[in-house]
Amino acid sequence: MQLSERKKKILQVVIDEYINTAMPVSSKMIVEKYLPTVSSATVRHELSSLEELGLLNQKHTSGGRVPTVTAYRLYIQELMNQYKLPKKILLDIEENFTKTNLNIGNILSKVSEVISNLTEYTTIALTPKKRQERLTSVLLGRCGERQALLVLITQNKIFRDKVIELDYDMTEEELHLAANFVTDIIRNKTVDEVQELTKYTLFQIGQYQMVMQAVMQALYAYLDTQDNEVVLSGVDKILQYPEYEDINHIKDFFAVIANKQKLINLVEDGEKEESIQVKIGNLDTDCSMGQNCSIVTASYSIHGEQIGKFGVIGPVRMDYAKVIGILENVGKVLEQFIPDKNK
Amino acid sequence: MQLSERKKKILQVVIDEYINTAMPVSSKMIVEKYLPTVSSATVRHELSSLEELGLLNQKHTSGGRVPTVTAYRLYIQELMNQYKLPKKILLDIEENFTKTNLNIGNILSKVSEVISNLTEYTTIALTPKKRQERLTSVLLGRCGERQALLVLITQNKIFRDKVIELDYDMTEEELHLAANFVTDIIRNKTVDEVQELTKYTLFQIGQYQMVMQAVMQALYAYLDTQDNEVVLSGVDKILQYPEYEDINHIKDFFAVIANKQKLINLVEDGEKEESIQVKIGNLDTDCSMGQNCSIVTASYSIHGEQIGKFGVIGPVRMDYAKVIGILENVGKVLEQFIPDKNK
DNA sequence: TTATAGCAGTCAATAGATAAGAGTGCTAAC
DNA sequence: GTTAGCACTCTTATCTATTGACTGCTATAA
Repeated sequence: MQLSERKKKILQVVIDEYINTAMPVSSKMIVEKYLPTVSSATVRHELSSLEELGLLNQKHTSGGRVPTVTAYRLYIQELMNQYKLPKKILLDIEENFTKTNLNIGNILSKVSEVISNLTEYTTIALTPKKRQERLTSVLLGRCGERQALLVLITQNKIFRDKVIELDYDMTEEELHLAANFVTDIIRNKTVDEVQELTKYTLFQIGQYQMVMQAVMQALYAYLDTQDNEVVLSGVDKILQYPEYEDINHIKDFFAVIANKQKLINLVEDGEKEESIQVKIGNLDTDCSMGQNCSIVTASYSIHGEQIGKFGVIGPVRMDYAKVIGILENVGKVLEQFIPDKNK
Repeated sequence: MQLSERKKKILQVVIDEYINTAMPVSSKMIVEKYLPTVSSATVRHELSSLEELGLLNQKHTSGGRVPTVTAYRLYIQELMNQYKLPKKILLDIEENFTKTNLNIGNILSKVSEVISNLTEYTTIALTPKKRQERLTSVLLGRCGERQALLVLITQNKIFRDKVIELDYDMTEEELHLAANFVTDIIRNKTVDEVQELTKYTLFQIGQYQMVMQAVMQALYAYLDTQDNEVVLSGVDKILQYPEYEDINHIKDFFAVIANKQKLINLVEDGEKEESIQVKIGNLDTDCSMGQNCSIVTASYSIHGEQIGKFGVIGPVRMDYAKVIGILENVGKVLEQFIPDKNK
């Protein structure tokens, strides 16, 4: 779609203005604030031709113009101004991370909190897919008669614990030896590799055979569960936007927020390669919240391994320039900050 | 305060009715639905004398009556009918727990989810105070250069993990020996006892001295942090109640919900001994949300150890009978369910 | 005394009417 | 291609009148 420079300028102004005010934009306002060299009638002509192109909408004849989804896409591709994150804020982010323990859960909640506070939108954080995790070791501890606690440690410092039932009552020392045995097998492998390996290999493990089986079973069972961890930050942020003065919109929004699976779908959805991805409106056909919302997702990877996925949810007229800018910058800070796993 | 039987009956009817409908209760409605033997004028007399006693309120002359906070207190003490939890639901709860891993985080989120779904109110869950836990053993696993994962196992089979920083890079075998050493010291002791013990004892530990120090330090540091875990369930539940049709009330509510510290204060607050505690209105003087809310908290303990604290938040006219009944029953199921630590 | 019937008074909620205001589209002229 | 001017549309706010739901009071009956 080729637009004259003036049309582009006007479209940009309409979108910027609408993002700021949430009010339909009138020709008069455009002239007064941004294009004092032409008359409002001229702008009106341009506006109506932008409307014919499917880039603007009018709710009613006497209302101003509102951008369409197509217009937002164009805006993101080529119209919007780049958002400059103040140096001071970058430093704040780094400091914020410095104080945090590098446990994956902490990272997720800290990062999503930072993103939510900077963007002023609700933010979702998702743990990475388990199958991509590379395992480091296994711990086993006795915690009752014929019961043991199984802890998996991965290279990204993600920990999982699970109580497993044992075929006979093992001492702590036996459990420790069993854990060592399993650790030797799984170390530095991805889950898929372990699964592949154990499928075709018969282990000569004598006395630990049963434990090994129990551990492996627990491992598989754990991997099969789809229990992604979901962290939410700034759930109240959405309420400051005038689109959410309507209680039904609020209800729709929180119906999604309270539903873990829906949240996961929202962020996990488009499995494209880009690290930052924008979905505008129509997120979810079976709930009306999707109609009024956009989501910008960022997938942060360090040394080739995904450490989490983040989604910023806001009204369709959200400040895309700002959100994208912040997501990019937080990603960079994070990458600098997390040390190389191989050392 | 001595009330005639009829006054009690009328007060109970007003409160029951108001809890159900959220609408001011009129004399006519009382007569038609509950007291067909007397006339509405008689009931009006009774109502106005209950009002003089400070148990009822009128918003305007031509509106019906609404209970005061004092009335709710009286209602809870002696007027309300006991809530009968259907057998089927009890079985559902048990089944729900059966499928759950006994990790503390899982317990918290599962229980608060169950409570929220049964009560239809938003529920907060708080991790127990760490100092009350009785410890069983410690596991240590290497998870990076000079970093180890510390897992504490308590007698209630509640697990906690934490990454600790080490003074020098230890092998897994060294960590294991260190863990054994620490386990010997802490086994069967409460946290306070451990602290007391290590304060006055000089350990002859040779090569593990440094590790021991690191682990103990990490243990103390961890115990000293006030990072209660907070789990929320059913945040959207509040939206179904007509008191929350006003957007400002919604905003107030979610301002609290989004603030971890405020949530903790809300549930942790009254440190009385009772296992179930009711606070009606005026929860928090510095936010208006408190004016419109009540909270019922339950502190669940098993074998003398607190496993968590739960708070059900709802409008002041919440269904106290139901909420209290559910909290009691869930507590019982939980107690039956978690096995005796001493076996 | 205690309960009741009847009536006047109060207040909120609703609907309809009117006016004001913000914007557009169109047309004729520059 | 641009502009001024004007008629038209549609929303929003404000006011008024009406309805309806209660209560409080009083006189009367049991």
